[in-house]
Formats: sequence, structure tokens, C-alpha cells
Amino acid sequence: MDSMSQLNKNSAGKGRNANKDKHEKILKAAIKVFAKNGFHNSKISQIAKEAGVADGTIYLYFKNKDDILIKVFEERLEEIIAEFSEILDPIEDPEQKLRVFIKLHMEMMEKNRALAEVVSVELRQSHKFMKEYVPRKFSEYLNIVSRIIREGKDKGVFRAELQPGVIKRALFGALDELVIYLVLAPKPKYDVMTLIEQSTETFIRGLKA
Amino acid sequence: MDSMSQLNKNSAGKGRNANKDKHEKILKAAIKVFAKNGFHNSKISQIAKEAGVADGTIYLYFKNKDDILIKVFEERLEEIIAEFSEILDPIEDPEQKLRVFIKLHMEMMEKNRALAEVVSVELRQSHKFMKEYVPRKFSEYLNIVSRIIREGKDKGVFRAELQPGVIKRALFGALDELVIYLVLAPKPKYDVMTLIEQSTETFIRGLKA
Amino acid sequence: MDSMSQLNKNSAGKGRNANKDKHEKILKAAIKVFAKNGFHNSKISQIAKEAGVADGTIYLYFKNKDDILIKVFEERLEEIIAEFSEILDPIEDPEQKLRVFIKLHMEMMEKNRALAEVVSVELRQSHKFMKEYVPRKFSEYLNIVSRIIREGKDKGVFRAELQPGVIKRALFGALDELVIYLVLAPKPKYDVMTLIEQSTETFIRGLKA
Amino acid sequence: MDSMSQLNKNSAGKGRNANKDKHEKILKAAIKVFAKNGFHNSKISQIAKEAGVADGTIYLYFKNKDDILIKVFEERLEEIIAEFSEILDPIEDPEQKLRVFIKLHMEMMEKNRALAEVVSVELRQSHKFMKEYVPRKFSEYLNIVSRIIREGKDKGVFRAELQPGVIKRALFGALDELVIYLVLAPKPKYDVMTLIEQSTETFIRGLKA
DNA sequence: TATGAATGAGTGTTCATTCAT
DNA sequence: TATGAATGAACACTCATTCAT
Repeated sequence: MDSMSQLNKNSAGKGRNANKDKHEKILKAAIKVFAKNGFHNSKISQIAKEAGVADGTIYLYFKNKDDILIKVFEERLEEIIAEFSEILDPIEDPEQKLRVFIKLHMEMMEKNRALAEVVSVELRQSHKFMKEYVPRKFSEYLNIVSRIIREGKDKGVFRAELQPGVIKRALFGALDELVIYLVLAPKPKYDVMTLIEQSTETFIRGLKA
Repeated sequence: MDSMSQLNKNSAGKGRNANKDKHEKILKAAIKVFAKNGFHNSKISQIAKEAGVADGTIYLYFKNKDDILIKVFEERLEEIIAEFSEILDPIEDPEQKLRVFIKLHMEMMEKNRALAEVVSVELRQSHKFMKEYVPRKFSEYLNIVSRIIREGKDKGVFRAELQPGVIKRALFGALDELVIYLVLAPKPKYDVMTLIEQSTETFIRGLKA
Repeated sequence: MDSMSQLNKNSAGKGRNANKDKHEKILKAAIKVFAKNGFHNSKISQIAKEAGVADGTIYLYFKNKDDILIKVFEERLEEIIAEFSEILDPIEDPEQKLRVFIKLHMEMMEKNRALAEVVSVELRQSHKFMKEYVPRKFSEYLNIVSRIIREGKDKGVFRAELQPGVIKRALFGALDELVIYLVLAPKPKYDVMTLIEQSTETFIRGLKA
Repeated sequence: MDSMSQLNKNSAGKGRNANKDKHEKILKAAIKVFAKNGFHNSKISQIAKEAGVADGTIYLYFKNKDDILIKVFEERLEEIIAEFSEILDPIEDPEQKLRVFIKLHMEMMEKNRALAEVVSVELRQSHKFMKEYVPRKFSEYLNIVSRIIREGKDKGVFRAELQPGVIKRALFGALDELVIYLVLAPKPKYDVMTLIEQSTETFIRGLKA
């Protein structure tokens, strides 16, 4: 299950010209810098330096600092959604599908700790993000889960009274908190595997008909 | 179950002198202002105005802006922990205990929307908080849950393989995400009751032996 | 020559009531605090604490912070002038008089390092002092020198072409710079005696007819 | 003897690019503003306005407010030292050398009143300067005098028992006090010429063997 | 007189953003 | 496109001074 290995790279076939490359370079630099210093303590000049461009250049590719954060989130999410779909779509059994989703989510976060920290922790530091951003991509991501729940209900595998719109959030919240713990705790007592097992077992049993 | 109604007030019998009152007034003003504008966009002068004191007065009661946020969190949490304990301690059945805890948590957040927003959203905007603060009170709060889980395991009500340290985080994350939804969503589709039911049923079933 | 020993104390016969005492206590505290931290880095609250009074009390005895500095200067100077006169008046020979004056000045500064630092260094940090203060007392002090010069000229001991108004300043400046050196240099290479000898010899020879 | 006329200007041939110009412009503006209001009462925004740049621009050229003051002092002093050396080095006779030095010093201060005020008065308002700054340039300047004294002693022109390290300070102190008088006194009774003559005669006679 | 809690004016510095080149 | 020098708005915090008690 090393399908996440490319999440940090440009999807093949896209990054052909200088523009795309610079856009990507800045995005990667931003993830690194945000993860290290947090959003508010990250300076545009640091990102520019890390990306090897001039400060002003960043504004040719992004509207402003908040925009960089949102784009990090959206563009990575887009890749993730595509990739997850590819893996999840062929799976028939909703229970198995959910198990795999949780595993994918946690492993991806674990493998991309910088991205994880940015998405789970720093993202909330952007007021614009929390209060103005219309979470299109994020909704799309959450809906991977709600679709699984609905399928499960339809097939009689999951309880009929479940509200997919509620469950998707509860599950995401649970996993996100575990990721934060993994990423921020100085010496985590539990490894990813344990976190995956515990959360998977609890949710699967909790949802089953 | 209206025991939360006093969470915003000073415990009766304490707030007799001006000091306590002013401290409390500033704390309340801060919650209001933080909830409205977010931590980073809140100005000390706004809090002072809202509290009806001079800017400088705030620094007689709090070390700095970060300190206000942390104190909001800690002092309210302390009250909440005390109050929850009073209600939860007499309950024998771990399952029932957990049901009541979820109910208490969600109802409290719902009733104190400003506090909820500060705790769930703005708190993470303080880097000092996220990366330096040793979450004593927060751990204490989470441990209400882990203790219930452990009791449940001991009594054979909850699964033996559960890791209380993982479950407490997963549950808190799930509830927190639902609170954020409730507080930030322009027109939430689900009411608190639904959120409580859905999360309670899922977790109880998920944890049961 | 221990006639300076009382320069830090209230003149006997004055300090009878509480007022005088407190005024004096604050003045002494101020000298200590100014010498240690410099005028601008000294806080009224520090002086109050050192003096053992409340912040507000200081304003019953002094108009403001600048006033304290000026009063330190003036009141101490007044004592010094009186004391110096007592010693210098009986001396007939202008040359001997000047020798004694230099000795008195340097020894006083050496014995009251805190006062020296305040007078020579910190005093200049008060803009009000440098630009608005009418240096009555200071003129009086300088005029001790100009009177000696004039006497010397009259008696034919000092050069006829000397301008007492210029010489008094040159001499004071020279001595003051040596005091600053003595007080601020981490490890002064010269002791007071050397400074006195060198400056005395140079000026006496320089002024002699 | 109009060699001082360029002390306020960049050495010819240097200030070609914008950086040097702006650095210089800010330095000049600072001298003006410091002289007018004193160091502590001068606002960065005033200096910026006077220099015709934005507030922030100042921080591209100077570390902070104290740094401006120190740089004013050091850079001007550097120019002065170089220029004085050029004039003094060819002079053989130590007595004549000292005469010229005093003349140069007083005339320079008289011609650059703003600089004089900053150097003699405001400099001492920077605590960082008085207590932390290692006065390399200033020592260099004072050593112009001690070198003359030493030469004089070697040639038997000045008294053998003179301590150059003491005399240089006494002389500087004397001249500095006269400058302060010249610059701060509302209506000085003496002109520069008189001050030069009086101090020169006194010191030369005082030092002679 | 004495207190000390409260006041609120005052400012150096940062850094996201712009724009002339 | 790319640069990076220049901009200037924004703000937490201090502390001399006041005044109700």
C-alpha cells in the first residue's frame, strides 16, 4: 500500500512548463515552512527563499498568503481524492471499503507529516479559511465517507438510522484528532497501526446493522 | 439537565471583591470577542472596550494576549470538569455514564456557543497554546472519558482490547468536529439532539463487548 | 578630609517631621535606582518600592519623574555648595583654593558613586533638564570656580587674560569626564589620586600667570 | 582651514548607487531630528518623513533606533578621524599639533551644530550606547590626543609625568563642555574663537615641560 | 497624608503586498 | 515573467500619572 508516495509530487504529465513547476515549487516550499513554523509564524520571504524565487514572484501565482494555504489544501486534496477513489471504487463490500479508507487516511497523514500538520493544525489558523472558505474539495473528501455509509445502509450492512452527514464528520473528527496527537505529541505512546485498529474496530462495530 | 447554565458565571460565593469581578468581566469579554473575530483578529482594545475597562487594566489580570486565551480555556474547563464529575460520579453503569457524558459535552457546547467556538476553533490559533502549552486541564477533561472506558473494560461491559488513551481522543475528536459544524455551519441540517444520538449510538455500539 | 560623609544625609536640624523624612527617603531611593538602571529605565514603582512608599505617594512630594531627577541634583548640590564654601572660604591663596576644590570635587564624586553617575550620566537623559532647566544651583556651583579664577587674576596669581566664565566650564568638563571614566569604566587604569594630580597640575600650570 | 565643510557629505566617489544614498539620507535626517528633539523624543516616523522614505525603509538600513544613533556617531567619527589625521600627521611640533587639534575639534563642532548636539548631548541618552557600546571609534578619536601627548613627552616638549590616558579625557571633557555651552546656551557670551584661545592656552601651558 | 488600582496615550517594529525596472 | 526594494498599516504592551477611598 504505497500508493501515497506520489502525493507530494506533481501528477505526471501535468508539470511540463516553467509555470507549473514554479507553482508546484512554491506549494512544496509552503508546506515545509508552514509545518515547521506554523501558518502565522511563516513569512512570505521564508517561503520564497525555500522555493528559490523572489518574494514578489509568489504573488504571480497566488493571491495572498491565505490563498497559498488554501491551495495547499485543495490541490493536495484533489490528488488524494483521485487516488483514494482509484483504490476504493473497485471494492464492493462497504465495510471493507471503510476499513481501507481509514487505513489510507491515517497512512497518508503519517507519511506526509508536514502536510498533516498543515491540514490538521495550521489550516485552522487562517480565519479566512475557517469562516469564509467554501469547503468544496473538503466536502468532496468527506463525501467519500458518506457515500460508503449510504452504500452500507442500502446493502443492509450498516444501520438504517445512520445519518451519513453526521457520521462522516464524526469519523473525520476522530481520525483528525488522532493525527494531531501523532504529529504534535512529543513521544506518542501509540503507533499508527494501533490508532488505525482501534478506530476502525470501533467505528465498524458502531455502524454495523 | 440545566446544570450548565452557570458555566459562564463565577461560582457563587466567590466573586465578592472587585478583583474577581474584573478578572471575570475580562474573561467573558474575551470569549465574546474571540468568538466573533477569531483570536488573531481580536484586538486587546476590543476586549478592553467590551469589558468596560482600560487597555492597561487587562495586563493587571493577564500576562498577555495568549494568556487570556489559555485562561479562558483552563478556568472554564475547571468549572466544567467539576460539574461533570458531580453528575457523572454517582452513575454506576459505564455505558450510561458515557451516554450522559456525550450529552453533557454537546449540550454545554451548544449552550455556550461562544465558548465552543473559542475552544474548538480559536484555541488552535495560538501557536504558544498548540505547541508549548502543557494541556493539564485538557488532559484532565479527556481522562473523564478514559476512566469511563477503563471502568467499562473492568466490568466487562466494553471490549477488553480497547486502548482508553486512543478512544478518549477519537471520541473527543468526533464530538469536537460535530460542534464545529454546529457552530460554524451557516444553516446546520442537524440539531444537537440528532448529533448526540448518532454519535452516542455509534460509539456505545463500537465500544461494547 | 571626610567632610563629605554627610552629603547623603539630611542636614541635621531639618529632618524633624515625617514629611521631610519621606521626601528624603524618596530622594535617596531615586539616587540608588537611577544609578543602577539609568534614568529612563528606572520606574516610579521601583523608586516607590525602594523608598517603602506607595507609587502615588511620590506625587505628593514631587511633581513628576523629571522633577525627582532635578531635585536630586539641586538638593544635593545645595549641600555640596554649602560644605565646599565652608572649607574653601578660609583659604586665602587662590592656587591652593583651586587645588582643594578639585580634590573636593573628585573625592566627593568618588565617595558617592551613585550620585556621581546620576549627576554626570543620567542627568543628561532628561530632556527637560538639558533643554529647559535653568541651572541656578549648577551655576552657583560653577561660580565657585569662576570666583577663584577672578580672585587669582586680581591677585596676579592667574593670567590676566583668562575668562573665568570659560575656564569654569572647561575645568568642570575635564573633571566630569574623568568622573564618568571612573564610574563607568569596567576596570579603570587610574585611581582617583592620579586623576586629581594630573588634572590639578595641568590646570594650575595652565592658569598661572 | 575649511576642511570640515565636507564632513556632512558622503565622501565623493562613494555615493553612487541608491543604497548608499538612502543610507546617507536617513543618517542626515536622523542627525537633524535628534538634534531638534533629542534622541528619546525623536520618533522613527519623524526621521522617515525627514528622509523622505517610509518608516519601514529605515529598517532596511538600520537594525533599530539605537543603531541609527550609534551609526551616526561612528560613521561621522570615521570621516572626522581620517580628515584630522590628514591635517595633523604632517605637523612635526607636538605643541603646534595640539593647537591645531583643538581648533579642528571646536570648529568642526561649531560648523556641524546638529552633529555636535547629537554627539555631545543626545548620545548619552542611549543607554545601550553608554553602557554596552564598546567605543572603538571614540577611543580612536581620543587616541589622536594621547598620541600627541606621548610625542610631546618623548621630545621633551611636554612634562614627563603626564599620563596620556588621563590627559586625553580631561581635554576632551573640557572641549565637550564648551561645545555644549555653545550649542545649548540661548545667548552664549563667548564665541568659538575665545573658547579655542582660552582652552588652547590653558592646556598648552598646563602640559608644557 | 497615604494608597495602589486603574488609566490610556504613546511607538518601535514587522511583514504582507506592491510596482518600477 | 521575475525581481526585491520600498511601502505603511497595524498593534501589543508599558508605565507615568491620577483619584477614589
